[in-house]
Amino acid sequence: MASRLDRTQVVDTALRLLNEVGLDGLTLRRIAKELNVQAPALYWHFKNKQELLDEMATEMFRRMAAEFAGAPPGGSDANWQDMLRVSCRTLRRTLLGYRDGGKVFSGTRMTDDSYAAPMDALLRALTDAGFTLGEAAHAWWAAYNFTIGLVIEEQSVFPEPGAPEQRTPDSRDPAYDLGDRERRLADRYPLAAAVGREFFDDFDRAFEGGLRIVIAGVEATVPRGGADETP
Amino acid sequence: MASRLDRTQVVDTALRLLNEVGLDGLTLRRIAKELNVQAPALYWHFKNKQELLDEMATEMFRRMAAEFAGAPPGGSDANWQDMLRVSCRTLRRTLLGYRDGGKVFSGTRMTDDSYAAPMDALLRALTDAGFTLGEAAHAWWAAYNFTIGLVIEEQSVFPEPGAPEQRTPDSRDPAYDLGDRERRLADRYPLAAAVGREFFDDFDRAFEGGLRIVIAGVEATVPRGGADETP
DNA sequence: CCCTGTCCTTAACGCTGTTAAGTGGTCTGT
DNA sequence: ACAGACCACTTAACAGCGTTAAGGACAGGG
Repeated sequence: MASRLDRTQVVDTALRLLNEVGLDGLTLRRIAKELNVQAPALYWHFKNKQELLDEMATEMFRRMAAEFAGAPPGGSDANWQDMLRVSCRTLRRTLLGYRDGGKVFSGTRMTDDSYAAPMDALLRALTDAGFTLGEAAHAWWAAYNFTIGLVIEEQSVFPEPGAPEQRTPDSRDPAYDLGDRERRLADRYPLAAAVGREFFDDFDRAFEGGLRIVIAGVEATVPRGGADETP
Repeated sequence: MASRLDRTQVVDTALRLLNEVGLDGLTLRRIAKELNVQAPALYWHFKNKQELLDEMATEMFRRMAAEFAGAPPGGSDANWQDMLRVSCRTLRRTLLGYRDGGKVFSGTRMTDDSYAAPMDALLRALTDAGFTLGEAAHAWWAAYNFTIGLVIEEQSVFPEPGAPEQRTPDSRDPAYDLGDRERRLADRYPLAAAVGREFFDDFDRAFEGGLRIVIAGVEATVPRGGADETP
């Protein structure tokens, strides 16, 4: 019977559905309906909902890794700076591609080791440049958590999935009324009032700015004679 | 009648209860029971559960701000590096003081402007050092999101609330079996295998390492003649 | 003394994740 | 060809969730 379910089919459907209904609307009954099946049928393939969510997060990462395979950031000319930059950019854009992608991703554990290969390549680039393994780990861990944290913030302002370029003015959550906030704070806290736009308006700029800071910070501790091409 | 509820009483109880039962266990019925009241009574004081969660996050921040008032990071001798460091450390330790504090905090909007005063002070320290307002905003935004992201990760490994020092070996979530992971990856991805400990063992070190990177990265863009005391 | 507004109770609704038990289809062994 | 086992699902149900509707106790003011 071709209509039999399997794990990957459920995960694919759940990921597609996530973009339509969001994490709160993603119920087992809704997923089952989409698969023309009753809700308890999912329990044959997954021990519980959390296991399905874990698998969804892992699949997100797997698709990201496939993107890497297409345009590898570990090409012959790649230095660790570019690899770090490309990794974080790809991570961000992948998570932004799914509604509530940041929350889904941050709360769950990977169910396989597909993350290990790209991570190993990145760490090798850093250790080859002269960093200790501990320094390399801290560098990636800092860049990674900054990226995840910012994406979670970004998706609570712009809940709709997709790249930042294709956002319209009304895709912003109306609860984030910047003008109101600014007027309220303007007289007593002029700086705090003014930065609202820096934080919640152009996430692309905020992300690139933060990424630049992190990479510059790693560079600041680079061992003598390690990396070439320091600008 | 002294037994009448008010908003702050509900928030206090909910925050105390959060540490016992966690975010998933924090139901309106459970909170109401703790207050010797029926669940719908809470709807007199809050429009819905999200509004209560928002207020809880805001109260966390308010208590943090009170801590700042006690030992102000904006003392006369304070440079922006110290202020950034102390702000992030306090933020982390405050959130770690509540079970699921990172998730509660990251998902919610502040309901008042108590965050504005410390933020304004921090931004002023940065602009006084010669940074533009945009640069200052990016610096804080990077440090902030790194901190939040790391805390969320940390609390999924160590769910129990409290400072890292008072953790016992069995306060780690047993699902994070580091030894297993390490053996699985050791032959094919030796670096990725080895860094598990850097990531999930000593979060204090990881946090301080990441914080050092961010601050060094901000320093790398400091305008000429700006900050003194560069180590 | 009644009336109005405040603050809470009781009852109920639709929904959730999850479990228990049963059922039809396919595959294997003889 | 038939029996039995196993797979993959259905139906039914449970406890608990956030939330709403309606009503009742109690206060303060005219």
